[in-house]
Amino acid sequence: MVRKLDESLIAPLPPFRRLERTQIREILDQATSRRHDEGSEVFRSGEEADRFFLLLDGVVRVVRILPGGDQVILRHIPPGQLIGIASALGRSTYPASALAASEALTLAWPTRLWAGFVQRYEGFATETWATVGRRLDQLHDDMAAMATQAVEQRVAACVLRMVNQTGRPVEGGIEIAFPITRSNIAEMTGTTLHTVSRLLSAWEKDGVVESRRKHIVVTAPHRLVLLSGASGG
Amino acid sequence: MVRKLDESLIAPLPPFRRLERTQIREILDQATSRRHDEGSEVFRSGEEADRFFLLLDGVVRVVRILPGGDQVILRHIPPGQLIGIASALGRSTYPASALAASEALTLAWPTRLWAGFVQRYEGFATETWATVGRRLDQLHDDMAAMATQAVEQRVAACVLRMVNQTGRPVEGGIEIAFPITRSNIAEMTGTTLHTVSRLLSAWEKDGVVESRRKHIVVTAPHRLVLLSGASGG
DNA sequence: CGATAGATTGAATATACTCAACGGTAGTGG
DNA sequence: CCACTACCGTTGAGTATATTCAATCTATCG
Repeated sequence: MVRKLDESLIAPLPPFRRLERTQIREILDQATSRRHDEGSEVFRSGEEADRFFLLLDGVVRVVRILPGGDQVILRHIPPGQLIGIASALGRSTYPASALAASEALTLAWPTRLWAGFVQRYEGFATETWATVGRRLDQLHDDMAAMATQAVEQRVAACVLRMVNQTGRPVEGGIEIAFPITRSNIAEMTGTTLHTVSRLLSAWEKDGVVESRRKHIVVTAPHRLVLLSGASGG
Repeated sequence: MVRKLDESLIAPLPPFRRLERTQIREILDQATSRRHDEGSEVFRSGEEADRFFLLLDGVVRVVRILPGGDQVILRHIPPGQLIGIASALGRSTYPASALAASEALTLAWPTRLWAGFVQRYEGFATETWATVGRRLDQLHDDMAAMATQAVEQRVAACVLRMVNQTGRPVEGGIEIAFPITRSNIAEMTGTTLHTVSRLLSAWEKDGVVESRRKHIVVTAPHRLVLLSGASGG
């Protein structure tokens, strides 16, 4: 099954960009591929981090469950990124759970191969740290937004980010490319599904978005940018 | 001036723990030391990240300033940690500003030495990534707290963390070891100085803390833990 | 001693949450 | 193919939490 994978699938991705064809073949030969149904777990928080993954297709939701029982969605990961790289950061267990937000396809490698990848493949490490850096940066932005922005601005920013990361053009606008509920957005932005529903309804009335069950199409991105920004026009 | 620095100062710190005395000497010889007055900048957001630092003494506040003008305090860094390691994560500028929260002492190295440190010194890289991992983890916790916890719980958790990281025993309790204002805490927890003031007043009335201008002593840590937890006793 | 930054507290207000009821859509099984 | 069910979504009414506005007080420093 892995043999069927074309090198060209992963060759252009950041971590492998600088590698030669033979190296990519080497890497692919050590991978196992896996399909994940929508809603299924890729890995679970607290489990032994015995693999790391490359998301080939679909979207993965990273979720943290709190002592209290509520869950928080930390981020959505678009195709082409490495996930579950806990071990690279000196952890032996996954710090969060990863769920397939849509049907997803991954490649997986045993964690013990990580050190070799970093040593052997020029640019693999560099690109990975760059990814971690962007993630940190993103998280800092999120923190700042949570600390200072009103709910409407946070929700607007959240929708915009998903559109930017995974948006696909459809007639009349850009659609978020995976199923997403009001409740999901609430768990990302620290609010309730009621408030999200009210906001989306209001925006729909204003012609900024259109939404059907589990789908959101942004019809006026620029206006959403305004809503997410400083002045709440 | 650098010559005066004793190797034993940095030898036990995580990034240098596994190094030999001669290697530590090598590293120290390339460092410049600097004293920072309370409130002064160690580095500024957006600047060319031409150095990285080791905080030897004091506490550094990492601050993000938003387009809107408000600032958010992302974290406090206790002595012994590396800061300004932006370049290690593939950035050419600092993503946030660092201010001395108390008088502070740092060692600084030019960024171009980073790659060499990582290559040459066994364990330096590993320990650094572990630190980054902990930082990420911490940030995820913070996000989750901001998303789900009420203000009182967030403020309680924030005070507790500062006590854990930098607390020093004094008569009657444990004191946060650097000057900290109500306003500072508000900028960390995403609330207002008024609310923080009210909370601290209430806690003081309940005998959980004692505070004077810019100083907070926690007299009943266990009760503060309860306040930060699930059930808001 | 005056000036400035930090802290406290009351009153009014607003934002977003909770509670509650209901409508709609998709999937399942007889 | 239809009924049933579970999940998603909407909307109204009431409320609570924390903010905003405002006034006052108190340390600390030069």
